[in-house]
Amino acid sequence: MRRKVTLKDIARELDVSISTVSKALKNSTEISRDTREKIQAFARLYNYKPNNIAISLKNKRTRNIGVIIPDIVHHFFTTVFRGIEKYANGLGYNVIVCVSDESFNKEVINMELLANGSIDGFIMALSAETQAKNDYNHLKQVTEQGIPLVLFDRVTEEVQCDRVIINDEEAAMEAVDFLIESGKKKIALFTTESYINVSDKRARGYRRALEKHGLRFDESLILRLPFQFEQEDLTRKFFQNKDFDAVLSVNEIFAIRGMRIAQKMGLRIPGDISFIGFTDGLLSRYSIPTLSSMAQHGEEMGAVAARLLIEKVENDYDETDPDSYTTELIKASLIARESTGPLPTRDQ
Amino acid sequence: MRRKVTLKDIARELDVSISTVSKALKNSTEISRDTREKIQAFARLYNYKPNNIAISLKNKRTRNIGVIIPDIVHHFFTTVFRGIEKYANGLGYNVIVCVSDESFNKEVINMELLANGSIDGFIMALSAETQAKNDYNHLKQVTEQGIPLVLFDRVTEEVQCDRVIINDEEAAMEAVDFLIESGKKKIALFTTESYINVSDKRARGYRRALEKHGLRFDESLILRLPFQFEQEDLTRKFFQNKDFDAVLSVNEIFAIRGMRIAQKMGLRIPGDISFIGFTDGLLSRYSIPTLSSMAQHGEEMGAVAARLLIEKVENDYDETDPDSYTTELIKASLIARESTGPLPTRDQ
DNA sequence: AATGGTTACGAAAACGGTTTCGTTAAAAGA
DNA sequence: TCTTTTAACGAAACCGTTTTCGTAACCATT
Repeated sequence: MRRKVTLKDIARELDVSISTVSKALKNSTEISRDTREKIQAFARLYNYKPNNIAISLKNKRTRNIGVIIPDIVHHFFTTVFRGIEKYANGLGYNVIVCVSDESFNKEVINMELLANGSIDGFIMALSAETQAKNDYNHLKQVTEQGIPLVLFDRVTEEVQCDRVIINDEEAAMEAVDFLIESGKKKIALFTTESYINVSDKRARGYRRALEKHGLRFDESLILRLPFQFEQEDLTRKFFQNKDFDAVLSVNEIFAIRGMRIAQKMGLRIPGDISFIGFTDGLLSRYSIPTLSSMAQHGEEMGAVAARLLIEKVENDYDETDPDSYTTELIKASLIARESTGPLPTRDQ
Repeated sequence: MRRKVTLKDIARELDVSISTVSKALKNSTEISRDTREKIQAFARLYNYKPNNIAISLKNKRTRNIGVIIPDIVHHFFTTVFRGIEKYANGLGYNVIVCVSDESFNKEVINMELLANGSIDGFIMALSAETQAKNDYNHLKQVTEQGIPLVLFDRVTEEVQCDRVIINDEEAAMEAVDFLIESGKKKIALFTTESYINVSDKRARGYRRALEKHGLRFDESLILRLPFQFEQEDLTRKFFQNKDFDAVLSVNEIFAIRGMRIAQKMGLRIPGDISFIGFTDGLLSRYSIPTLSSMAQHGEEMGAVAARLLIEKVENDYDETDPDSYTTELIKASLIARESTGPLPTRDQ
């Protein structure tokens, strides 16, 4: 094993001091051209590369960003992550990922671990459990230490930090508008069983859109589904007992599952029933029929989050001043596909 | 901003030396019970947490693992990543992810960056470009420095390291066997246009299975498709001009796209034509009909890779001895769904 | 009284860099 | 010739830990 060569090694070999080597490698004019060239040549020859850890310790800057997300096997988070990684990497930052698995404890543990010098800042989406507990002390601890934090998608107002969110409520309204304009009258909502911030906002948008159009909001047209396990019976019963001609789903999976069951029951999409989902992922693009969807532009979201974070990492700001923090809004956009009616143009 | 408290701070406040504080916090009996308790109480009060970077510098161990994958928005890599992250996190390791984007240069740059002290070892899947170039000097450089490396899925024999692979050839054979046993006679292969190690292995398995059953291998029944852009015409023409009653696809996407086009052309699945894909992802589970698939058990793969890596990181081994390295084989397993015929039991 | 053994702590080196502040010797100015 | 500048380099502090090696004070032996 050829061990890594250090400044000390070079200094010893060339019989100069460590400081001279350091300066020479940074092309300091303080060192004579002769010595500089000799040292640089030697360093190149032995493939000298400065030790990141030592530099981090000295500079108190790691060029690492901590990303904490509830789940990596989830198309939306994955696209956001790609946005973060691309942007950050472009500026020489690396990304450390921790998966909270929707668990409050894991979130806390991972944050505390990383906060002790491993990263320069955090980008995260809150776990479901954290949102349910409504406990943000771990976030506050971090921000109080002066570590910048950017929340995206699943956010809270309780912590002083930057935020990147989607116009969920308006997007849901837009989706319902679209359904109504295409002639649908009774629109159901598929949402999550457990409380999630964004589901809630989308549900509010759903309700507001109905009211705007003078349609009755009917609590019984809301189907609450569990995340992990398919519950076909639940959905099937809903289809059998309720009367509706369109579905807005707060995510992609519920919509796809719904379409499948509807088709099995002989319903035609979009003839008998239309579907619109949130989170425009692979499934929406490849389902049969293809699923109309509110695209959340995850990659853009990630890039914006990374930009906000690095901005804070690299510049001083007044932590106590609320004006130091911004909330950027990403606008979801409707991608109309087969599940809501004939397409004017060919499938995107 | 309440700055982080250091050993030095505590030492100054309590009027003892730094060494005493350090020892007291590790409960060393060298320090009197009195002093120990006083120091520990003080540390707890001020929420002292040791600085990870300083410890890394001292110990020459970061407890960070570098993961380099071609693409994060790809279900298979994502599941592998989850396996890695879970296992590693359980042992107190963090994971730094870099995405090579199938680019040789990015792979090299990211590796070199991380290799300078940021990580204790690498887990990676080679980029397409790297495999095409067949240039593995960046990997060799890393292993020669004594940094352990584990390759998974997209691997090479050119580098001394651990490997985790899938029995691609056998899996493809098994899939073809299954198709033949279900009565199919003329089986087409959908594969990638560009050279990818695993596509190649699967194609070999396809061919061997045909020969084993005494069926003619027909080069013209192989459809080579580009990755990024949908080329409906290409597939459509293939369906029109060729005669076949089953398709084995080296990935999920090609199979799904194929099913879609087949259905549009009025073909019935699996009546007229059966489909089996590789990479059992979301699409396979949710397509209509659901797609039979060779599951690659990504999460297990990730866990095994992490286990191999951490084993090497934490223990000495003889780098020059080929026997130090192992190749673990993950067996793909067939998940039969609707696209290959009626299911004996209900959909998993 | 001289020796040995504990106990409880501190000094200092080390990890691998960066940076400030000397210091020396030669060149330049008076 | 004496003083001042400047060029070229080194010593040492520092980042925050860990760990080895002293060492002072005290007690117990003989």
